[in-house]
Amino acid sequence: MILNQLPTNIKYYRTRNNWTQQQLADKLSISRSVIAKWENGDVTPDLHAIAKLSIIFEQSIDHLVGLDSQTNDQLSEFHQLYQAKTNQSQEYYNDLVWVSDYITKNTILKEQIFEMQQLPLKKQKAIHRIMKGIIGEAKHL
Amino acid sequence: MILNQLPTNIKYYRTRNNWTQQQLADKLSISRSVIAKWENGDVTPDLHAIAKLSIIFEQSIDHLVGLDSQTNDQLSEFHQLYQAKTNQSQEYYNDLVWVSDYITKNTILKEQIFEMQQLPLKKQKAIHRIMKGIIGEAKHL
DNA sequence: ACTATAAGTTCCAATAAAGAACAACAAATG
DNA sequence: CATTTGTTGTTCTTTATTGGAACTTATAGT
Repeated sequence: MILNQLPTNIKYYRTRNNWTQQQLADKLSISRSVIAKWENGDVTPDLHAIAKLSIIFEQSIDHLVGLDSQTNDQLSEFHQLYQAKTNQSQEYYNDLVWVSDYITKNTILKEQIFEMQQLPLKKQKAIHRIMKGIIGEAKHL
Repeated sequence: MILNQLPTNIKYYRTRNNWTQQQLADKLSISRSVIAKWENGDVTPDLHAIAKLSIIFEQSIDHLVGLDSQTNDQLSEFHQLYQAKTNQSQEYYNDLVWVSDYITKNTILKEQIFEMQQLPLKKQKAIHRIMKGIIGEAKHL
């Protein structure tokens, strides 16, 4: 795995914005010498720093570290599978939105789910079955 | 800057592939306890590890850390709602994230909540009370 | 050549992560 | 049930890596 594109990119996007190391350091609230070490590959920035750089430079993290085309090549081989998983992921976040919406309005339910989560799996499933029955009943009341 | 999506995602994609922590650790050639600490947010994986995860999970780094536009778009709605509803901060936010996560992984529960959502408020509250009783019982079984 | 600005380097303190060993927990087995 | 297995969480120690300050070097403008 080669990540040596990152130092180059940091320097590239910094100079592209006509910023000195000091100016970039100020934006990140760190010392200038660290920037120098990043750009020379002496030190690898941690995830938080990289995320900030991604936002400041308006470039994806994958592009900054030079893994986007590489990963795309690797992923193309598994395109079908990848596609399926992406859809699943999409569904996941759709769920997240409406479930969050509902839960936000139901503090009690949130607490109950919290407690439920801490129960053994067996008990959780039992509760699910019971709930199914209860909700089924409630629908026809 | 919120990067607390990473631990959740690591665990999510690992379990999604039906891998144990040990199996994932083997793929990365590291010790298992590190995986546990990543998933619990005790430790942040360095860039090389994240890049490997990105390839293994076939997900962009930006997505894994929860900083891609897709994730942000989906979550912004949720975030606005959260901002509007409460001024308690991080803790509540985290609650919603993991509760959503939990529900999404439990298809049965998700469907039940979906149905519950469509019931009259009165019936919903009744169900909540019943659930409270059931969960309380289950805890002391 | 001199000065000022910017960038590279060295050293050290502080921080963070990795691994091993142990503990906790639920699931499976008999 | 009791026991064993499999999986995950936690603690402790060692190791390594990073970040910052200060110093050195290089470059540009006068």
